[in-house]
Amino acid sequence: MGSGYVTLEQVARHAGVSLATASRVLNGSTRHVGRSLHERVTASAHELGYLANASAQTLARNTSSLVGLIVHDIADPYFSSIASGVTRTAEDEGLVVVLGTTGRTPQRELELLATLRSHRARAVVLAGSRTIEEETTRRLADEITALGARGGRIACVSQEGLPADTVVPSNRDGAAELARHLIGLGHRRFALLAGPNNLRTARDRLDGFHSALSAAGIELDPRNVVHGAFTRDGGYESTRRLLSAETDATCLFAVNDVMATGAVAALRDGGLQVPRDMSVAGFDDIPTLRDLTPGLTTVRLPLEWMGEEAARLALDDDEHTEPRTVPVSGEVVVRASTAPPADA
Amino acid sequence: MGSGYVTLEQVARHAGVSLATASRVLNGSTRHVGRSLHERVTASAHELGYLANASAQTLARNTSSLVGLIVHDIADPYFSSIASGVTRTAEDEGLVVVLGTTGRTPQRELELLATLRSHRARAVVLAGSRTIEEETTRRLADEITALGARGGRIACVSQEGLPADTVVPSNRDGAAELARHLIGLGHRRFALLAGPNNLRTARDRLDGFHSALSAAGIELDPRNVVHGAFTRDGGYESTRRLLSAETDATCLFAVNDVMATGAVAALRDGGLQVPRDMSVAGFDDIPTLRDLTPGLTTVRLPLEWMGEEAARLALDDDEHTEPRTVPVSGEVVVRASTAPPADA
DNA sequence: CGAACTGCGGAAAATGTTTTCCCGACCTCG
DNA sequence: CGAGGTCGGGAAAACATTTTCCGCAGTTCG
Repeated sequence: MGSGYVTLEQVARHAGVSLATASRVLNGSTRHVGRSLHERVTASAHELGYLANASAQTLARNTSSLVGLIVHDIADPYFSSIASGVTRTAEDEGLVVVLGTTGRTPQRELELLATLRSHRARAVVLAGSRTIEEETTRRLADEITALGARGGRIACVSQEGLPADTVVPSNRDGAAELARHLIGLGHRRFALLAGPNNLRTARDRLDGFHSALSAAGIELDPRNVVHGAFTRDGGYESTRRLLSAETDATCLFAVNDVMATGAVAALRDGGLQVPRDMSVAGFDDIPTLRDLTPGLTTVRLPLEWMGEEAARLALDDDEHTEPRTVPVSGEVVVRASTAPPADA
Repeated sequence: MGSGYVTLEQVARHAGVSLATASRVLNGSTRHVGRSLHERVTASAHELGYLANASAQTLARNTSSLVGLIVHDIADPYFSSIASGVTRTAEDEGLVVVLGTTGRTPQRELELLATLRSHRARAVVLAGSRTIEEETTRRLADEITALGARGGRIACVSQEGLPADTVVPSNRDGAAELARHLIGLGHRRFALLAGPNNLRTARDRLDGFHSALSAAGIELDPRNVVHGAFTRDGGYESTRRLLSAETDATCLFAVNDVMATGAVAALRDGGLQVPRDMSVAGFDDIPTLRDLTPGLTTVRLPLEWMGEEAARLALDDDEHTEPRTVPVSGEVVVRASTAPPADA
């Protein structure tokens, strides 16, 4: 049947009760309704096939059941892992996730935030990694406070510095520890696939790696640091450039796993063997990439858990004046893509 | 300042015009508003920081800007590729995607559909693959007609048989063509990772493969057909079982790439080399898995495009009495994971 | 036995928009 | 100059709920 619109009023009339009573029965309320009326209402609702109008409820209650999730690219396994965690917590709470993708443009991120605000989203998880530009960060902070002025709460993954709760992976320390491991293997000449110049996550990992090198008294040849897109193809492309510049590096660190994947492909296409001719390491430990051959040495982040936790932060409505921070430590995972250098 | 709620009424009062005029200026309308008032309203709106309340608009217009997307598991690259396509079209149209995950339970799928209906979603893309059970299919069909009775349109990816537009990959033909290629390599004894018994996609691929074998006069040893989860670990597990049963197969077909990935890992852990000791083929050509070694022979589906197309079908509001079907052909991609059998 | 309280039901206001009427002003054409 | 038309503006109804307030009955307590 389902001929269209069954409203609460029709249900109330059919059951011979008032709108108020029907509302109290069918959607939660603090108040009790007598047994007989209660049954009459549920029976009518079922018979007519009543389904509450979510917009009307949102309007009347002035709070929705929507949780926003903003990522750069949902096809990127890094983000889809986080998304998986976010949806899990949200759905466990009976909420619905609205997904926005930025395509890595800060402008789009602001638009999405405004859209979510206009939908009265109860919470938002911002998983896109921030750029280092002042201007956009400032406008983002404005949007966030605007959203906070309504009931909406927001949580970020991976970027401190915004006025919001944040799940912060140890990009710096993880990369440093990875670097120490690689140094321990005997490597002294490193190449770095640094990703985009303005991405904070990329910068932090780079910094961490770099500082560990410095601490060990290792110089980094600037020609061995190459910037490019934060994607598989970006990694491939950057590695090609390294090779055509005849790099002297024995070990290559890509700031994330997907770039490292591209790097391995480029090395292979260039006739080099991993790890015999070049060791390769990444960051993230993307589940889908764990079956690569050789297995990628990387820094494991619990991505799904980070998504879950961010959603929890955003949903939990405790009072807290200061933005909270949940640190997440990365664990170095050693696999076959790294080995002592040939000349060691 | 964004101290909270700025309503259209406040804007109207601030600009000294009626609610109607303010509405016509700020949100589209067929009617024109005089130049001076127009400017006054936009100025006031900007000054006060007005942002329309989406629920109120949905309620008044009786149509929302939401597009539903239902998948089994957003962390699965198959679904995240499709999701990427869906979000792209939706966002191009200025719409917002709400994402629901079923965890592969049909019951949850129905719940999500009801939720989306209650939100007056303008369109829904159903990407989860259907089971073969009559009962759930029937109830799903009911939900779909209920949604259609409102303005909502729905489109499916991959499963014909529901009263909705569908993007249909050639699971059967693709698998058959793949089988013919493998037979051409000289294989005669095949093992099949069949996935879950009740999943239509899995069944169709299996059927296609099987029919090509039959056509070539090849018998399939039932002990070489093993069922398991539609996941990487399912593939791993199933392959272990094959190996411990001392399969005589020379070529293994997994009904999707993620299972094939698990299979390759299990073979390697079992001391077998791919393709020397066993050829392996999959289905889908998941982008993230293209860098596997050896490269996986598979059937390529344009997953992102399929998502885009499904969203287009669901959004396009032409009249059409019959459900439409968009066939998508898969292309066999030969890579290094398959080779002639050792005894050929 | 009356006053205060409690439990349950309904009327109606409130939520923030869109949209349908209606009305007045101006314009055009016969 | 008047009839008919268009154009721009506003009042108010509609949209589907929730929630506040009011009142009635029955109960309890002093």
